[in-house]
Amino acid sequence: MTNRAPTIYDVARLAGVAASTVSRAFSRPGRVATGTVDRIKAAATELGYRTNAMARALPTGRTSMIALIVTDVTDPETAELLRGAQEAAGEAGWTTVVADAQDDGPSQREALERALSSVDGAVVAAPHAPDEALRELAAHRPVMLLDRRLTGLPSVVPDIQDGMRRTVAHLAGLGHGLVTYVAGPADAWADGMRRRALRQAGCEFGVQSRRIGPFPPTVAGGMTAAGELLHRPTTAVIAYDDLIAIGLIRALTARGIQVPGEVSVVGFGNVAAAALISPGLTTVGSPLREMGAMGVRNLLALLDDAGPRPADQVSLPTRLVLRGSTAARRRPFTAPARGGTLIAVR
Amino acid sequence: MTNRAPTIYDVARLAGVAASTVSRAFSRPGRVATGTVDRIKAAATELGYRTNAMARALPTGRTSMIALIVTDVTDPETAELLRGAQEAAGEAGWTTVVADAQDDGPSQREALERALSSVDGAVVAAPHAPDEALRELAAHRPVMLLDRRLTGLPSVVPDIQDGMRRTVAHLAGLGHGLVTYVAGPADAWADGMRRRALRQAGCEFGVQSRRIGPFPPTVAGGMTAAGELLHRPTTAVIAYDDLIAIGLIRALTARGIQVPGEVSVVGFGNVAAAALISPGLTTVGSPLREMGAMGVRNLLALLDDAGPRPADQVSLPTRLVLRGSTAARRRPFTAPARGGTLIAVR
DNA sequence: GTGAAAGCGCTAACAG
DNA sequence: CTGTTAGCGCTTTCAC
Repeated sequence: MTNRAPTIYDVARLAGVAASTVSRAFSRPGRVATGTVDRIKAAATELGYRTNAMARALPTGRTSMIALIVTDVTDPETAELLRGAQEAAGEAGWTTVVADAQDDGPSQREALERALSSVDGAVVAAPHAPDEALRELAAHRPVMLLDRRLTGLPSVVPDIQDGMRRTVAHLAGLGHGLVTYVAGPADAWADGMRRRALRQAGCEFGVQSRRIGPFPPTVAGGMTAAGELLHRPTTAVIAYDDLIAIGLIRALTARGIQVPGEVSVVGFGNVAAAALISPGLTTVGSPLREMGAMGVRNLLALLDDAGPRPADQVSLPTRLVLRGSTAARRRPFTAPARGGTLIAVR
Repeated sequence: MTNRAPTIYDVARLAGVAASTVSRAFSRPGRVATGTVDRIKAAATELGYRTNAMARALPTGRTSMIALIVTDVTDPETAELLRGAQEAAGEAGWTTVVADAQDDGPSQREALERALSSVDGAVVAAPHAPDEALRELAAHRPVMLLDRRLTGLPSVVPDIQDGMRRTVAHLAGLGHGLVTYVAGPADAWADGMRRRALRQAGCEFGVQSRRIGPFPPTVAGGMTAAGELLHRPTTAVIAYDDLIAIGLIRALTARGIQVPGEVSVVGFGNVAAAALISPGLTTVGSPLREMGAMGVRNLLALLDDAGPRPADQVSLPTRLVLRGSTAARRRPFTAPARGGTLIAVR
């Protein structure tokens, strides 16, 4: 379309210096006299010079790109993580390559490898990818896990334990002595965490629990779960995530079972839809955006050999968001007792 | 972490050929004897050779990456477009760089330029970016517009006209003679299209319309709109998009106004949430995924100088998805008359 | 059909 | 502080 793009040589000629000086002026301005830098920048803007990322990548081996590897761009939690990650990357001057690793078909697999091959590091939000795949990834370049822990790899996760503890306290306060946990994918780290945390909190607050599932972490999954729940009903259920919770509420309501009148439902994630359905979904909110951003920031810190080592395992606070889907056990409906430290609705 | 990655020279040595032959074997296998190709491929896999995208990009000037420029990754319509685009790109062997051009701050602007600088073309989903910005983009590299038309640039859009026509027919059939259009961003191409299509369809079916707005295309925007709607109520409203429609329903319902009992609401987009709220949202569904995919495919066709020119302006069919938010004018509530060609619920 | 050689635009020693 | 000189890994004429 346009002519050849200007190179450092063009800038050098115009500024009356050597190409290497132009290079330095851009990559490590400290090493060049300020006057020279000014002259070079002036020449550069006059020519409309833009540094060629590919050409720079060749000798340095660094691309200033990071991959954002996700298993489903359309998942609302993933979308929020992505947003946070992208913002943080942009601010730091890095470009993000998004690779959707959803189906594990050969073409997708290739796409992933290709994307990965030109990237300095990767932030990975793959809730139920096999550990092996992640380790394999991390063998070749720095990797930061989001919403999942794996020994040996750095990660950013929400404080599930605390969120679950508040949830159980909330439910116990409403008189529920037995809750069903509707499990998500069995291979998801977060699922294991929730189970463990529930057992623990149940112990602390004298709440029994049982479990059904696993179910896919989707609205459809939740609707399926509802059927199973009806075999052994409880007055309260905690779902693996908001989507399952929403599906549960839909299916339950469709069968004439009242939420929260007959059963209280709690989700995890606090995605936008949780506030839109009726009743509103009580849920353990994760700071998704912040998790994405922190993941990127820590990855970049990892890539910066000069800077300080970032924290290896970071855990971000969650909050219990109270909405209409939880209420006291048995009818008649009673307004939920809202705990002091809990943050109500949004 | 690992040793130096193998290069074509390593492969060449092992295969007993020149590096240039290895290069050819990968980039234009037709030009090399099949036996040689086999030998080279074997050597390559033995060494674990992977072609270095950056090194290839330097002499060719092509990166095999396309940018997906969006104004909001967390917007559900955008997410679906992205998903489709990514799938199509992956299948075709291309890598996608996602650039979020949301706020127009300097750092974001830089991030965009950086992302753009190493890309062969761009698919743009920026509903209300200024025309100028898009033209500027397109001046430097091939660009494909999604969900928006601009003369001179190729695009993929939904058939708004037809969708609106069906909507108005539906509403007219339910006895609504006057509808309010709740406008989205004034600078959005889609907004203008909807207004025009509404006027036209209104004419055809004898339905009057008026307009309020503009409002931001969000749930909050819809809630604001509800306030304004109440000043001059109508029994039917068509919203710029699903998010506004959802906000409307929320706010209306909160004020004790029944949807669809007192007012019917129609959205545009058919995002997942449209099926989750109650009542379900009647909406003009766009094939978002397919639009994203088609945008990428056409862009790639554009980039392929050899292949045939792709269609310049493509328009994809929409469908009217009937759910609970529309009903006959006046109470008592009557089940909506479902038209033959219309596709019901999903 | 294959090899030799000259870059693509930038960075990184190494001198000065 | 700045210029000179090699490459980074791959593609691409141009000969053979």
